[in-house]
Amino acid sequence: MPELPEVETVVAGLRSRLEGRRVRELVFLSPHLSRKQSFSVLSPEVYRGKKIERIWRRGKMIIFSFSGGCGLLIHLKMTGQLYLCPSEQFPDKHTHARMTFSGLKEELRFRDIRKFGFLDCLRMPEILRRVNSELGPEPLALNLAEFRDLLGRHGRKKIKAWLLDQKIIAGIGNIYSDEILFRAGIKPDRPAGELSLDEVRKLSRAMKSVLRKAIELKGSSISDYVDASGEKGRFQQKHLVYDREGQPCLRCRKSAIRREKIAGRSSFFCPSCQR
DNA sequence: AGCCCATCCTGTCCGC
DNA sequence: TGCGGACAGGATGGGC
Repeated sequence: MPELPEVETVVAGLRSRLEGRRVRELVFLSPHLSRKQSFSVLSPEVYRGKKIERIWRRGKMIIFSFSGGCGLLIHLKMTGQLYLCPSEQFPDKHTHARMTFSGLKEELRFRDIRKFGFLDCLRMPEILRRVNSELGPEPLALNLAEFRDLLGRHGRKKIKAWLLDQKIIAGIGNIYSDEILFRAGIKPDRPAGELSLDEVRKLSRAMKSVLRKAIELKGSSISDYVDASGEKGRFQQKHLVYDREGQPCLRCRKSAIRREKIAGRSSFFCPSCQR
């Protein structure tokens, strides 16, 4: 669910409601969020009375910084949700953490059906170290020369796997990689380093326009994605290939959309329009 | 270096 | 209506 545009939408909603707020308390409802990936070192007690200074996004990661130097590092993975809801609403069994605030009747909930996501309590330097070592550059901040250079540096990788690799470029997931490659007219299994200059240009443009448009439409709601205030996105109405196996291509109106496993993920493409 | 696969979880959907 | 298997927006680690 949550790729760069969805995470951006969630963060924008949280920022406007929560920046400057003082924490009343942070409570974990599940003993473990994710056995493998959680690396919390701080006790939830540390956050009591601290002020939220800033909330932002890096790739698909969400970062909260608080007064006193502590922070939260959050990843929604496949089914994670981060949203504000009335405190009196009873949390269900998939709600793993809640944070309440002084002078606010709503509280922040972290909910994740599959428990792949994490919400780690860490000091800011540790968060920044992790984010910078684990993530490549932001796709919307790359110019053409940098983008081209980056393609060349991992040139043997299939372009689909390249786009999905967070260490190379941060924030693109399975839906947007397919939508980007379709609009660029490039087959997902092409080696990244073998694209012509014209294709590199098309790919760069498609990447930015798809991400920007998706942010503008507040993300894609495939099954149950909702933003910080429970609103659905509308970019799913603009999907041209994702989950359209067997249906006619919306560009050539002739070929059927194909589905193949590439980079370990279902990949949708038009065999005529993408070369 | 890069690919495929299994794995962490729970829920849903589809075919029999 | 039940049951088993495949699959799902992510990411990692092992083996080849």
